[in-house]
Amino acid sequence: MPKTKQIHLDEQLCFQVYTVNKKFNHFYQQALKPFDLTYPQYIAMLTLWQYAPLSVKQLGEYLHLDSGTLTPLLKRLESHGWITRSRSESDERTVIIELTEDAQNKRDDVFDRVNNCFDILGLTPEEKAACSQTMSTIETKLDDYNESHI
Amino acid sequence: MPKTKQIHLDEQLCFQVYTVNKKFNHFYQQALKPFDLTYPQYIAMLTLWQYAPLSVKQLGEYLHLDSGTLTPLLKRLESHGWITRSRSESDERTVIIELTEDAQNKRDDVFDRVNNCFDILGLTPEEKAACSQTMSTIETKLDDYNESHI
DNA sequence: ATCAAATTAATTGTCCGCAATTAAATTGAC
DNA sequence: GTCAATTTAATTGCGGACAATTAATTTGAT
Repeated sequence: MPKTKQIHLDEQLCFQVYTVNKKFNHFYQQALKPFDLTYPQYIAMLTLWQYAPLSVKQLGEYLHLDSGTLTPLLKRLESHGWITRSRSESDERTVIIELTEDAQNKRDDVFDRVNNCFDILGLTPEEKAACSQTMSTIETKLDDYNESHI
Repeated sequence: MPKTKQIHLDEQLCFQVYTVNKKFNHFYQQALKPFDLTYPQYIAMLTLWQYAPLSVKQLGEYLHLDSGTLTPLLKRLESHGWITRSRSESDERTVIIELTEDAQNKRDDVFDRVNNCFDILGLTPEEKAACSQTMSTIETKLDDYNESHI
């Protein structure tokens, strides 16, 4: 009875993605330190800068996050003066997230800071495109698989 | 004064990696459900199957995790009968992690289960290689950047 | 108009990830 | 041998991520 061949961690896609994700996190945490934003808070703000006002549900659809994650995160953003939270008048169930004037004003500063940092990384457009391509292939396959195994 | 161009979340590498990481997590969580292992517990076990016995520090170097993460995770693995934790006799500071006989015996079952699930994903060897390549490029650049900005 | 089904956030509980601190043991310069 | 510096885990505190549950509201079939 032959032993199943060892799975080597450092050859696993999942582990590379897991590792790169943590390092991206650290990278953005540094870049965003002047604004006192975490990475998840930053991607929430990115979405809001583009689409606000949004309900919690709509924001969650963009970010693939549920209210269990977003509610406390948004309360933190509110307490730091980035957003406001209010119940919709037409549907009391939904909470509307809007940007404060302060957040509007800080938009360009945040964008410049992040873009500058990212440029320093020195990824070529080809490398960026290649990564984007493979990531979306994998995302699709994971979606397909996860859906077929509900 | 022209506004800085909007950063679109869905075009950001970091967000793709962040999203794929979460989906991988979900994928493995499902695959590993029969063994009651989380993904981080699984990668710890992978490393231990390959290299045990290991100190917490050594394990952390393989996984890029510190004792703040590993100590509670290892206590959970211990309480579920996967590993034992004991102080080294030669150096009382270090904790040695060893596999239980039960964990040794389950190795092949876990490997088979994970390999089968992963095969169902249907990534071609080319896709796997491409992803691996881009991930390691990005990892290197992030390392370089993060090191130069200590 | 009524009420069951659905939708939407919030809450709870568990696990991860990491920075910062603490505690204990070891090492090495003297 | 002594003691400061180093090393190693553990602890604490905070912020995610998510499953499961709860509470409130709305919708829609009747």
